[in-house]
Amino acid sequence: MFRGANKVTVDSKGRLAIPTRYRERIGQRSDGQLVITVDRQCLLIYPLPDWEEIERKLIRLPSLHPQARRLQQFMVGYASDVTLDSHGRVLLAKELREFAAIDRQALLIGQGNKFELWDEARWNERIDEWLKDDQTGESGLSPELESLSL
Amino acid sequence: MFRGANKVTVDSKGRLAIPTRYRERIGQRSDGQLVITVDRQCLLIYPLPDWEEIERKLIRLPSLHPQARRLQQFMVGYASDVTLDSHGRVLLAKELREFAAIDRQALLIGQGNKFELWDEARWNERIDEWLKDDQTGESGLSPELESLSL
DNA sequence: TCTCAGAGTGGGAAAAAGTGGGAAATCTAG
DNA sequence: CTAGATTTCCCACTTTTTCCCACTCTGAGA
Repeated sequence: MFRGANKVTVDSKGRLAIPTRYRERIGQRSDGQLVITVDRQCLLIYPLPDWEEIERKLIRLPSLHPQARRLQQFMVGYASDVTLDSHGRVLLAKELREFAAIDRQALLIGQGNKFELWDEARWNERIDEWLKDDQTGESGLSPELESLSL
Repeated sequence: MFRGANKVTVDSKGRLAIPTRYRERIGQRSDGQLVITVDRQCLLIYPLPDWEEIERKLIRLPSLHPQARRLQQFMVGYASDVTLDSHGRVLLAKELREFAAIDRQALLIGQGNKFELWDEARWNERIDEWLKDDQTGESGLSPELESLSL
């Protein structure tokens, strides 16, 4: 499982260094091959085998359902294969960087089988939102959350 | 069970000494391995096995529920593995320190299977809030709380 | 009161990771 | 086919991390 948040920088050539503690796992799982695609506000980074599974699921979705179609279009459409270079870096295609508004400072967030990559400013906005939302209505939680004991 | 409050200091390198009375237990439970993550205003510190259980619960939550998704995103996203060094210290990642606004003086609060780590100033604000709240409306408690006998 | 032990704290040096840039290779367009 | 642009690969420098050592402080016991 990937977990943890790392500040990372994207250099002028669009390269992103994957923190070393993840590299061994990535090497084992997919021989350094990753797939990067878009989410609504950020980028998603999967080891190749995990991505392939996601892709199969996406393709099986009903093609006439507009939301499903859109999800397919974006996620499969933007998906790009990358390989770690000799220093454990990957190259982010310009289209992906533009989509997620990532120019230099970014946050790499471990999320189980994948990573999310956020522009730093956008991520901070998201934190603010979280803190604000929870302060106002403490009620309105779903039963699943109400009963969660951490 | 962990209990009790300790003043602790975080040094300039971000290291935090775990009070000795907890070390033996941590050594037994998880061979010195802990996971540190964020809560809304503080950090949470779990022995690795306890964290893994929490993580499983989090992952099972419905992914399309926005609040659940956010909880996953933040708790798993910030969770970082640490190991006690030869002097019983752990390293707090910069991202975590920034999130919880911890720079030097902090409070380590035992909470059963985990610890909470608070910035000292924030903790004091929280105490003030608690005292004030209790003075005003004693009502508005949920049935579970109403019937609690301490 | 002095000393010793255990705990806490700080810092230095070696190693590792991150960063930037240049040269070679490849591609594209004229 | 050639000139320019872009991509890829590799090298070198800088910063961060990690590991270890040493000092201080406090409390207990002689």
